[in-house]
Amino acid sequence: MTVAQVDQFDRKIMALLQNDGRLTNNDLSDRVNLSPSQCSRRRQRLEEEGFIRGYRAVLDRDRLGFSLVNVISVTLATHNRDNAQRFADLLSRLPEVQEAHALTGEMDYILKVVTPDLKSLSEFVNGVLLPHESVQHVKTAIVLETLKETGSLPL
Amino acid sequence: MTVAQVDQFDRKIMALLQNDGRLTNNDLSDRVNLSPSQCSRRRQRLEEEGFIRGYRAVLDRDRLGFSLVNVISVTLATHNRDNAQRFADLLSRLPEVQEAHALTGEMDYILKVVTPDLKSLSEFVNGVLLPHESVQHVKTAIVLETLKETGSLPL
DNA sequence: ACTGAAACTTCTGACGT
DNA sequence: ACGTCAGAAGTTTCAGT
Repeated sequence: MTVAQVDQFDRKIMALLQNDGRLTNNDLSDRVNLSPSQCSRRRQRLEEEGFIRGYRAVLDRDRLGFSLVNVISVTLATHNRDNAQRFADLLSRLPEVQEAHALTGEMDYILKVVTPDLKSLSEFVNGVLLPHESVQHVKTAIVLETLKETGSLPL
Repeated sequence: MTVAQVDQFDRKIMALLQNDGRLTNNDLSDRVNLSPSQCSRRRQRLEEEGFIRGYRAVLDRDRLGFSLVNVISVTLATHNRDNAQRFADLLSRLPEVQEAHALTGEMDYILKVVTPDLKSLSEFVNGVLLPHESVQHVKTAIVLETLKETGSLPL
């Protein structure tokens, strides 16, 4: 029901599109040994069935003024469902939050947050996150260097 | 030299392409109030000058068999430049590592790793990461739920 | 299931404003 | 700097194998 419905051609197509989402069906056809029309049909199917969830342009953070990346650990005030929902609602309204994961272990959540500078980071943490009713405690770490950052799956 | 060379039209175009990297210049033209050829030219410029770094298809992790996401904290064995380089080289060869950031604070690095199941996670941690000469200690946390995951910048 | 050709859409460079 | 237009390129549907 999941992995069985994609064959080696589909995997190859997805692997290529992961690296360059603007490849044309002609491009795919060259590298996959299938006609352009077949690549088109397969791509459409993969999109419709949700294996390909969408296409995104990747922008340069630094050059667009978001030089600071931060990893923020969050502990919630109480651990009931309502409070978790309030926290989820808060996150969905905060565009500087790029990722938010609920974790096993000591910390409840880990966030990846981008800001232009330390001032706006401080405003975000002390002005938005900490004051929120759902949040008890946060711990902020600044990213010194990003060694790797890819959304690619190891197909 | 960084942010001054993009105007409001450029920002709008990038914001739209962040959400849908396959938008045609005609699509952009409708939403940006500029002719298609103008959108094409601006896009080319943004690509050439590196504001747009590329385009990626976003695949469905779960449906492709990578159901486990993990956040792994790593402490290096020694903190000299050579050892950091050995660690960086290791990471670049590991496709299951989607992100790797060097941090301020207690932990040296934080990794985001995707695996199909607990068995392959264990193989990765105990068979690849821990045995490596550059690594002293790792702490693995499993992602229970991902609330948000976007590469989009808050333009 | 796949290919190839035909109809349609999109892209892009030349030109005029 | 921008829009218009026309030739080139890419996409997709459909008939044929």
